[in-house]
Order: sequence, then C-alpha cells, then structure tokens
Amino acid sequence: MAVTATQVDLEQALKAIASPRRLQILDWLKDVAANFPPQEHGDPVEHGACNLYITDKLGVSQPAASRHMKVLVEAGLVIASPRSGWVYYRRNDDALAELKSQLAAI
Amino acid sequence: MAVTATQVDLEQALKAIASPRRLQILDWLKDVAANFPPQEHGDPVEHGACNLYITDKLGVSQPAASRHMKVLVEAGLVIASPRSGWVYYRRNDDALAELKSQLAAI
DNA sequence: TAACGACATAGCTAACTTGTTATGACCAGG
DNA sequence: CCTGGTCATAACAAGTTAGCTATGTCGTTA
Repeated sequence: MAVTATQVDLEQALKAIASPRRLQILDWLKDVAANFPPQEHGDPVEHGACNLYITDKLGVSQPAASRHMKVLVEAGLVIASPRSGWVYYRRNDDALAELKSQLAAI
Repeated sequence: MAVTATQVDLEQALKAIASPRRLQILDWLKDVAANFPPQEHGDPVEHGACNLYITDKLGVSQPAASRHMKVLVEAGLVIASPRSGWVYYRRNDDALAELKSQLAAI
C-alpha cells in the first residue's frame, strides 16, 4: 500500500520545534552557506552544517548543541550525515512539509 | 498602522499544542455539540464547552483540566467565557489560523 | 443567609527538560 | 602507534511541567 515518504509523529515533532534554540537552528539550516563558515570536508548544501559550528552560533556547550540536534533528528526534522569524524546536519524538508500538512488539520 | 487581528507568540503557542491532552481538547472543541453533553446555560456553538465536561472527557482531576485550559487561553488559542458560575471554552480560530500561517515559514 | 456547585489557586510530588563538566568512542595525520 | 580534533554519552543541578488533594471564591438557589 502507498505510504507517505516521511512519517512524522505530530507530538514528537511539536515538542522538537517548541524550543527557541531548535527553531533558530532550523532557520539557520535553511541556508548553511550563508549562516556558517566554510567547511573543508562537507558540502554545505548537500550535507549541511557540522555540530561544532552550530555549537558556536548557539553559544552553548558542545554537548548541549549535540542533544538539541539529537532531538531534531529523532523527530525526523533534520538529517545527520556522519562523514570522516564530523557530523553534518541538514533540514529534512519533506518531513517539515508533512508536519505543516498535519498542522493544517489542527 | 495595520495590526494583525490576533497576535500569537509562536513559542508559547507551540508549547501549548505540544501536548496530547491539549491537542485532544482542541479537537473536541471543533464540534462542541457533537463531543459534549447538552448544556443548560451556554450555547455549545456560541460559548463552547464548560470545564467540567472537558474534565470528564480527559479523565483527569478538575484542577488539571483547568490548568490545561489556562495554558490554551494564555497562548490565545482558546477563548474563555465566564457565564453565571460556569466557564465556557471555545476555539479561537483566528489565532489558530495565524499560528498555522507562522508555521508555514518554518 | 446558608448551602451547593463550578471553577481557580495553593501546595506538594514525580517526571521531564536543559544546561553544565567529565569522559569515552572514533577517525585522520604525524 | 600516538596524538589531536569531533562528536556522543554519562552524571549531575536547576527549572519547568503535570498530576494530585485541599481549599478558596463566587454566583445561584432554597
């Protein structure tokens, strides 16, 4: 049977975005090249921004940023790409679109 | 200057709806007449459902339901109508529409 | 005026969130 | 093989949330 490409748990996704930090991160990830310094090992558009840069922009400790990213990844709203020691994060626009679609019914 | 009719604080509204209880309540309030017993003093459509009926359907204590309603009211998503001892709650569809509009930009 | 019913608030507890520092796993380079 | 850099996890503290019981407020009614 036909299945939606991305499956979003509404409550989990809402909790993920009900945070100024994570809303900010999602916004930054809209344009990685513009919002983060150049990276050596990952393409900004294809792979996203690494955790260290997100940490710096957030102004929190590295583990704090790491956990924010984990919340977003587990909600399916962000995709993590481990790549030779770094982990790059980018938006999952399919999931974000499905979230908006579910919210339309509220 | 032109001002939006309803003002919604995105973070506060997201926290308000990032709860299965409150999502459930908002859904019930879509059709008060269908989801709640008949009321003597308030019109279901015009005024909404009283706290006691919401309490019963939620299956929690009366103060717990009362506080959930307070969260929704303070976020602007629900309107409270005190009326001769009872308080009736109904959806604020303008605010909900504005919330969805803000979410479209995420 | 006294009693009752609906709702809000206060006070408490348990669970979750978010920050921290310390540490472990893992990969590249010397 | 050892070192250094990146990220994740562990352990802890502080604040918030969500439930409960008990109590207070207020309007209606007997």
